[in-house]
Amino acid sequence: MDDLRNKILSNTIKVFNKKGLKLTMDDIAEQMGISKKTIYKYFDSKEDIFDQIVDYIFDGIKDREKEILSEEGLTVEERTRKLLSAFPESFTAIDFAKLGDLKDKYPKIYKKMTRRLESGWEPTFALLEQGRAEGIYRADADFTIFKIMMDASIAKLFEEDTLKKTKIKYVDCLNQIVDILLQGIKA
Amino acid sequence: MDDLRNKILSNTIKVFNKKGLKLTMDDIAEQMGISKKTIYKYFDSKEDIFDQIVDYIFDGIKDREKEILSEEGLTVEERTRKLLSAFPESFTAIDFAKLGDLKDKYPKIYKKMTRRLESGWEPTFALLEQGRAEGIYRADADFTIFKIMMDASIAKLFEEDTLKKTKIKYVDCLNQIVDILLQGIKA
DNA sequence: TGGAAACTATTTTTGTAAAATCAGTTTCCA
DNA sequence: TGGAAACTGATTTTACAAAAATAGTTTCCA
Repeated sequence: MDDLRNKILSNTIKVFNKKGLKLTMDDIAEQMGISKKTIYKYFDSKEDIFDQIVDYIFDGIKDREKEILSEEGLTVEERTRKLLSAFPESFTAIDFAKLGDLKDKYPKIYKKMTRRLESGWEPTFALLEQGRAEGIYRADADFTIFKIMMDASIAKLFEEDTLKKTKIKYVDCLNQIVDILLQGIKA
Repeated sequence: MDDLRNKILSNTIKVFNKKGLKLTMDDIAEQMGISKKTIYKYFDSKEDIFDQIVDYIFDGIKDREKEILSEEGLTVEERTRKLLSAFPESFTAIDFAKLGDLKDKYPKIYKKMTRRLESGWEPTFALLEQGRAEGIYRADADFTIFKIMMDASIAKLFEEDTLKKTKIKYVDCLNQIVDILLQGIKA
């Protein structure tokens, strides 16, 4: 069953959100009620699991992106809005704050993740440029700064205490952020 | 000379930007070409210096704020724009990234700083609310989220590598950010 | 086939004692 | 008055060995 492979990945994410990177193979096995032997049937090593989790998450985002890009009857602005939300929505499942340790412990995986984080912006940039060409977005808007603002705001939103202070639901915050940013670059 | 007190403060900031919180009293003395004896004439302890640096910086911001608020012939939007820029401009002098360690080493000073960071937003909030009352800013805009976005974007801008990637000057980035955010909440 | 549990080699953590650093003081001197 | 330098007690860093944890393998058994 290839289904089990995905179960292991999603369960590892679950354990990761509790214990961070210092989760053990025994933790995963215990959480799932299976033995380590079974895990090693599907994965070469602990690092291999993390490596595939990155693909697991980003492939999901890419699918969602394709869906949005092929959706018909959307204005450029509506499409941009959906695209901007797709990424942060996929990341509600994983504890962003615990991801920092990756840099030291698994530099290879960290690089892979940052690479995919960067390349994930390309369809959005393309859409923004298209909007600019159509006169929807300001000619003097710097999309690099737009990206910095979006990234930084979302990361801040993922910090534990930030959301608690506002008492607003995550999706509402996200919508408001996308709202302000998109209106901010409109012509 | 009370002038020397301020010199010590500004020089400590200079040394801090090089060595971070682990700067020593000897470092400061050496940097200034004076002896520790002289430093201890003006300050009780190392912590005392840091404590007074916080006031030194934030009092400067407060002065600038008063200046902006008493300036005549400005629209609410122009005034808001200036107010939003006043704070990040004052912080170009100090290395934001190195400030994180404060939390563990000098929790009292850290609290003082976060308290002043929070209260520093009050005049801006007042102005935003005024603008909303006058119909300049959107009725459905959440200024708490506006603050989160501003704080996060500026903090990101202070990160070493962020600015290098864009090749744009700090003040230009700052202006663009304020630009996007202000237009983003306009009615 | 796959769970339970034992096993090993490696990595991580812990405890600690020696060495180094440093805040704050004191002495001397110009 | 204030610099140079020495001094002290406390804190921080370093080094390293002992102990614990863990990745990955193997054995046994249902």
